Amino acid sequence: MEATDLLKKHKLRKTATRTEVLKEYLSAGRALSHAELEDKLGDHFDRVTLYRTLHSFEDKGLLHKVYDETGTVRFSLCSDHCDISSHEDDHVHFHCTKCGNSYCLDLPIPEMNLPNDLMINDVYMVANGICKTCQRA
Amino acid sequence: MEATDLLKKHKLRKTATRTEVLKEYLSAGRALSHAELEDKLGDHFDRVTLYRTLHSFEDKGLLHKVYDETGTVRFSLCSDHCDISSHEDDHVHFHCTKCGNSYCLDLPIPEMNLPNDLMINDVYMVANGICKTCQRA
DNA sequence: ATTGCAAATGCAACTAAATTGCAAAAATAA
DNA sequence: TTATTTTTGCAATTTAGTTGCATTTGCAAT
Repeated sequence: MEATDLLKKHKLRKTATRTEVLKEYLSAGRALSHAELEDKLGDHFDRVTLYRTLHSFEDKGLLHKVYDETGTVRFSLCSDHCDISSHEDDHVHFHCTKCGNSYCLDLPIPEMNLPNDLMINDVYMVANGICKTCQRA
Repeated sequence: MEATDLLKKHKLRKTATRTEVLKEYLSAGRALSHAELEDKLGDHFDRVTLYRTLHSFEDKGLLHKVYDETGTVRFSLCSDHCDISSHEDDHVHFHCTKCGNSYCLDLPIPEMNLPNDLMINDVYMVANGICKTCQRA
């Protein structure tokens, strides 16, 4: 789906920042942090606006968080059926410890039995290793 | 095991900071961040020293990282068989999204088939939910 | 016990990451 | 076209983490 349509679908006003940010995520193929977004977009947008854009995209179900051992929080496009009421990003992530990039894998999180005195909402899973590109280098 | 013995076992010099920090982890029963450690220990130790203590503890296999969607990096005691050459903290973690506390669960990470073009070193897993204490509150 | 040396600490300064409040500007609905 | 609400940009602030260096300390060798 295109940037404009995605914004409309999630009831977000169409602004220059949002459109551009969304385009970056649509073409990135990997998770992007606030800092990486700033790099890609140059000085055209305010730092704070970018933070707020990411947060509203997450709230509305366009992006989901992708995090790793470095403490860097990145975001990645959600699947079609995420919205403001629920995120369903139940796939495994991959984090390359060499280049730092993170990717969503098309792989469901395995079932498991968790203690039933804990109210579990979702499970996050990330495999750490070396990506194809870094293996060659 | 006691703090002093743990330091010796991992070939770390015994200092006041290290002993006290280790005691906190031994009694905490949960993962602690740098900031939480500062709170617990008061002004007796230097901020920078605490950062360096945490890093050397991780290097030597006394502590392992525990991270979550907030980007806060915490640490938790390793099992006995971790050392400088390998961490084997292959258990599931729990993160309470209300109080922010994180815990190690005594639950192995389920097996799964990962793409074989990726060189996987370890898998990290965290269940997000509401802890017992917060459920009551 | 004393000494020598490597390792650890404390401090100051710095870099980076993230948030807040507010006034101005822009997007949508009426 | 206007009114209303949302978003933006800016300045300031807070929080987190790092670096370099001089001083101190732990510990092993003597």
